[in-house]
Amino acid sequence: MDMEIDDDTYRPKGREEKGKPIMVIMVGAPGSGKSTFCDQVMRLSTRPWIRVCQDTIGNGKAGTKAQCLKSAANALEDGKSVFIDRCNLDSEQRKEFVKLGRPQVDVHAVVLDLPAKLCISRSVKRSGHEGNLQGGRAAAVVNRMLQNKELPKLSEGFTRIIFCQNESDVQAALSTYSALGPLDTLPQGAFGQKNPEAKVQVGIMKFFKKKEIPANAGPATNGVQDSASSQISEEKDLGLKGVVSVSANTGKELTEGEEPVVGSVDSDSLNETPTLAFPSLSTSDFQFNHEKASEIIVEKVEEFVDKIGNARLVLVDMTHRSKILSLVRAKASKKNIDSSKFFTFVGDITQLYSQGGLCCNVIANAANWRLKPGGGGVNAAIFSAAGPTLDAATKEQAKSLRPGNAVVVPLASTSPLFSREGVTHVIHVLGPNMNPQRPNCLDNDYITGCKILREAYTSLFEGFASIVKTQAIPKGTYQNPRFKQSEAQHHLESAPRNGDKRENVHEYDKRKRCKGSQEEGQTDTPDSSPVNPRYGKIERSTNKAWGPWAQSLYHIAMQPEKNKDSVLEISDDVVVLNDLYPKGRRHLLVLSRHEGLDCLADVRKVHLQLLRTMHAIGLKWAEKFLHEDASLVFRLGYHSEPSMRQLHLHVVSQDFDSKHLKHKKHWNSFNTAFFRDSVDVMEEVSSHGEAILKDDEKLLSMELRCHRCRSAHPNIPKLKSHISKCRAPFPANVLKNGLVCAPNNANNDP
DNA sequence: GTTCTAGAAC
DNA sequence: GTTCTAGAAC
Repeated sequence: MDMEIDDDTYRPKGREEKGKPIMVIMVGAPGSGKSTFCDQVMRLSTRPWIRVCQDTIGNGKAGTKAQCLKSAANALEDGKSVFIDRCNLDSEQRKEFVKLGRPQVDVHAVVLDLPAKLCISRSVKRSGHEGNLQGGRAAAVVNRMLQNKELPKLSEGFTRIIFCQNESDVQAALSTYSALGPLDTLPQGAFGQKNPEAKVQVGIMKFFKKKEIPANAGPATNGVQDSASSQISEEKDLGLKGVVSVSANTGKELTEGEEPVVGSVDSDSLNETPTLAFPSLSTSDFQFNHEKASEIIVEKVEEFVDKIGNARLVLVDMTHRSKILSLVRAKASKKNIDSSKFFTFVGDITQLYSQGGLCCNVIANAANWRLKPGGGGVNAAIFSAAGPTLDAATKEQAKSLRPGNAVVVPLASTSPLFSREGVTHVIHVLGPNMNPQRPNCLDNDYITGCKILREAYTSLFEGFASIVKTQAIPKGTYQNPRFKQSEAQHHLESAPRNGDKRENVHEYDKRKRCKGSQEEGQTDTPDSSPVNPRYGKIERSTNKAWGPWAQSLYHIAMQPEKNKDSVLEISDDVVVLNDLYPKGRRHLLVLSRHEGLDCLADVRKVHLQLLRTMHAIGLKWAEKFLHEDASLVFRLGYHSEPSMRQLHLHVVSQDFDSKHLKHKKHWNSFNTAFFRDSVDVMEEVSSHGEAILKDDEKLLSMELRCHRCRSAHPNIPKLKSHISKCRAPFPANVLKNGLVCAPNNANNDP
């Protein structure tokens, strides 16, 4: 208002006390270096600048666009030049600022159009950044912003636009603005845009291993662009190329090469889009023909890409020169495979997120048949990056792997791959081998080789699909393992679905195992025969966590021949053994051998026959014991929520005369509704398809009552003292549920 | 003082 | 699942 009016057209240049203010609208993602740019200019420039920063304008709270507009207007009125330090990535965001400046003020745009990866890595690393955009969210936010990025045009009202796509561009722009004296103006027009029409840049996500290069390296429009790539990925205008470092203190982050780092990224849930990153199988050390392998990869991807919902498959290779990547890209492109669901990526599979900004919850490992760390290539890298817990977790799942098979291994939350990269599962896969120096060489038999390679990808993708499926359980019944997870929970999440094929594998192994046990178990050593690859698991309804101590029954069920001392009977379906800590004079367990059937909650109608078998075998043993001691009374049933993994039927004598019965919980687990009588369970499963569970914690802490006369007792010793004498008849409901007694001991005690 | 329980650790 | 143990209950 107090400025001279209307005279600037004929005001002689240089006579002015005050120059004409400039408004520079910074355009760039978080981490692109906007604030640094402004600060540098303001430090060096003799012109009065104000930086209007949305990150800081709210004084701790999130700033608003309105605050920025007001602050900018005030500064301009004072004759100051203004930096609008916010992302301003689309014209809608810029419009009002442009309007604020024009026509009195020159409105410039400085576009920091830097590689997404660089922005992400800075945003993630930045601690205490003013915008508070830290950690894992940063990548998602930056990606989302860049996906909708709209580069500024002169037609929006800018008098000058400068595009910076690399270090030297930024340096040049910095010097230009830093050198601006109060009276200077800059030429109008758009500068520095390498390819104004570029709507689609390199399509395939690429990522080069981080390299340090001199800060003054030339512009990196080296354009090693892949012709096939843009057809495959349809990422939006990520005009992101080049070597970049904006400020001296970030100069170490220089990265070389073209960098369309993250392309088809889901809009607002990047971190939660299930993604499998997998290396090309067998084409490296196993010397499988690349042409044939790429054919199979694309064929299998095409087959699975529709079966995995919104999940993504990403073929990863260390080098962009990889022949397999370009073969696959070309073939995928021909087949019009949905590029948002399948693409290739150049990078280190153990650092996809931290170095490449690509979130993958599952990575595949080209494993060796022994499932051992070491060797070389991907296997060594993954085991090394995952830390020792992967080896341990792998051992728990399988001891070896046959070509064509895969095994899903949940990662411990302590593994760096989990905490740093967000990987929840590693799927070990073994492909066919054509290298005479390696085991199981197929000697150029590509008929078998292709078959096995197809099987390997099928196993891998099925394993991934099973994880996707399990992790898609609605909220409330399941916690996303990325955010909250115990190591034990992983066990369950890894349970893959039954596939027809897998079922066969499982059946085969099962027969073999049983045969082995009948023949004194000499056949089934871990290294001489393939271990059941854990694919026969059923989909379960519970997500109970099983600690390491809860696995012993499971191990016995899987390999009863190794536990001969404790095992009384082995059949195809069950193992019978004495409870290690019997709660009565007789207490045995009829253990199901059905893999994946961990507890009563997992039981469905298909298991009815198994339940009947278990009951019959339990009865048989109870009767045997009754022959030895006719005073015994047995009850057969299941715990609603067992502590030990693997479905087991308790056959327990009702004297409860045992030093191992020590706690309230012990008593109540056999003498409240928590104990589900076998006959009831079979009835419920038969009529409702599942058993009724009474797994309320309260049941286990209920007052102690005699199971016969229902009298209450203050503590375990008193209760035990009572039950040793009580001869009251059993309550009707217990009797009805089928207590097993000797004929002369029916219902009542003699 | 002893007995018993409940929760943590394994 | 058990073992261990602090501390509550008696």
